[in-house]
Amino acid sequence: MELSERKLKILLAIVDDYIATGTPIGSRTLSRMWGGAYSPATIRNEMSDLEEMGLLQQPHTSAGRIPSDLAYRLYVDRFLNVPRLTDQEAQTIRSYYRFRMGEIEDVMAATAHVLSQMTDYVGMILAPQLDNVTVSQIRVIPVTRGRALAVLVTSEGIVKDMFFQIPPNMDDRHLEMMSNALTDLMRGKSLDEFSVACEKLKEELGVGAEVFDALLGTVRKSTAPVRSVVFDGHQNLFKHPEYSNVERARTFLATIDSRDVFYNMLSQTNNMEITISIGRENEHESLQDSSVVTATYRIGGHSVGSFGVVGPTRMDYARVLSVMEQISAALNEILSGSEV
Amino acid sequence: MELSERKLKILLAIVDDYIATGTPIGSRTLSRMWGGAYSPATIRNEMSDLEEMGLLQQPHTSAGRIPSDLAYRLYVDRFLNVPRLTDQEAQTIRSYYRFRMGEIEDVMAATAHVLSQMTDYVGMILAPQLDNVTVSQIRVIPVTRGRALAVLVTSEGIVKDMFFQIPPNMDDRHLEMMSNALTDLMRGKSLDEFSVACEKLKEELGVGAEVFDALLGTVRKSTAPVRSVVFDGHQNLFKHPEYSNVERARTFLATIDSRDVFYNMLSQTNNMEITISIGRENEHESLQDSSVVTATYRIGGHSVGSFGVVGPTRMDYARVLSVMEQISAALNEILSGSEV
DNA sequence: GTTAGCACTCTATCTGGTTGAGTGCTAACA
DNA sequence: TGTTAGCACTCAACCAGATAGAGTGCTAAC
Repeated sequence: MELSERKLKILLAIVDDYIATGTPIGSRTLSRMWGGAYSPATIRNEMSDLEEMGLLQQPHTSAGRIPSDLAYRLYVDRFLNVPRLTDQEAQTIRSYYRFRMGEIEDVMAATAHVLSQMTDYVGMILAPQLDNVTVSQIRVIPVTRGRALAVLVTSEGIVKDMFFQIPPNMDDRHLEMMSNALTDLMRGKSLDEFSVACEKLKEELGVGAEVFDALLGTVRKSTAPVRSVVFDGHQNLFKHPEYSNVERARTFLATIDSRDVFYNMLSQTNNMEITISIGRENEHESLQDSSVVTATYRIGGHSVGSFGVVGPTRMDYARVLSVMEQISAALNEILSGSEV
Repeated sequence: MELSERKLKILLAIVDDYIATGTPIGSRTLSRMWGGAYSPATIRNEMSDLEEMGLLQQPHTSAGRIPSDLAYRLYVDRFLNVPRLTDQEAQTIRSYYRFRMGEIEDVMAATAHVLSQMTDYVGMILAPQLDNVTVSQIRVIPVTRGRALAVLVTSEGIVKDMFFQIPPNMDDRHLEMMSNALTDLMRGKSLDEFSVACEKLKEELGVGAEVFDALLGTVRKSTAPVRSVVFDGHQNLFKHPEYSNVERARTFLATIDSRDVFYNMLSQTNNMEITISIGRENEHESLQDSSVVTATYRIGGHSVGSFGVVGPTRMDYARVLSVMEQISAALNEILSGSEV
């Protein structure tokens, strides 16, 4: 069936209204909204068509219509205009970052918080991942007999500490040499090349083969995907009638707390600027009546992690995208401040 | 009024029953429970006295009685016996820690998770604090022109990284000297003495006064209280009728998300083994119908942080304390494994 | 193609009645 | 004096029936 101009007008009006009010919209309401330009009966006919096309749904026979996932998808893909935030709101966002932001944990907490505060949905952010980064420094520090600390600094300014075993009789100067040689070899390179560098140095230096193995082992372990996800705004759930049903709120919170689901979603978006996943488009069952919007953030030009919000499919997508755009800017700026 | 043996028996029966079932207990129920040893009327008289003493409350005229905060306090202080967990349950707790626990964040997440899983309340843990620790190593690593990384290792095995400014023309060997001299001076000492050490070295070495200042500044900032608190088990709220009221659930979640409240509670318990705060004993208004149980955890003998659960005043205190005892043991063991 | 009219559907809300658990009080009892 | 039986009363929870309101689909007329 053709999606005529009028059908589209009706559909978009329903989407807008439903996003704003959360109640199903009937033909009379629409007719009045346009000052009677079309009669309720006409609108009913069109609505009926739209329902057949899978764009509208009826919660029950005598309720108005609500948009389907497909309608939101159409709306988001083709008719969403994302307004710029007012200067004042942009300012508000910045103000959330005005406190000590020395550590990535602080930045993550602030981001999740401002996301939830500005959107009234649940905000979340994934910790920066260590794949895809380049090395700036590798330093090995003897700590006690038989134990050393490796400090890895990436060119993005991310620091990673890793303890590992060394032979008890290891000479401190050897560790010093290792540090220098490794840093020379690896500077500007990806971590993927770490094992090659280790092999090479094993031969060249002719000492401490087992130290390189231990170091390689700990680096491998520590640069495995970082599964840390921070959430904020759990209480926002209750601002939306969708979750006022206790059982639904409970499953939703359980999904958040299990973290796996969102870790997967957030880590899969690494190459896309913005992803919107609506209702049944979500793989995970307990999210099939929610929408998830995610975006990546960068440190020093590299996309290293992502953040986003999750809320009902009846989400104010325009608002969410505006806010996320602004937060993305603030975030990239703050994180690149610590660039090395 | 005297708290006779029989009154006490009735009170404790009500506390136990209410904790188990969550419904008010009436005189008939109690009378039947004891096979009619006392008639309902007698029990009613006693209950009336207990109510006058502030130990019982009535939700409404024709409901049974429920314990007051004061009753829980009495119960917890004088009549609580904390059963040991079964070996199987102890084993279950350990199993939560079987995965990669390389970083403190992992340990925190696992602890919050097991707390909530084993108790059905909300679990939480505060990150280790850096006051009260002793220094094992301080290392300064040049990163780029004008920028260096200080790595602080405590004798408990906590590592802290801090970037700071150095003069662009700073010689790497000077940084090396600084590292060695600082480590020599500070090893085994508390961080409080760091500024003294800096002053001393400033004079002795005769170079880099401004570097010491910058270093001191960043250390001060980085060792400020760590406000990171991890929560788990939000969905457990709904397992308890106390929070099935949406408004109460919302305020509760809001309190959790603001973090401040719990940061304060968790950081104030640093010297006490276990703290139990019941209902109106809680300073914060939104917790006045909840209870908070916290305990400290240690790394290498020092009490560095705390963890706990929060739930309704009608909390299974015995269960919570059993679980926390076991988790405490597991936690101390795991964290001291990384001791230097 | 559009509209008016009409019978119908479904939810939400209000009402009143019933049930069950529990209380406080009084008077009788040991 | 402490304990108990009896009784009138209270309150929340539940159920059933009535009503109002919003909205629909269908048909026939414009």
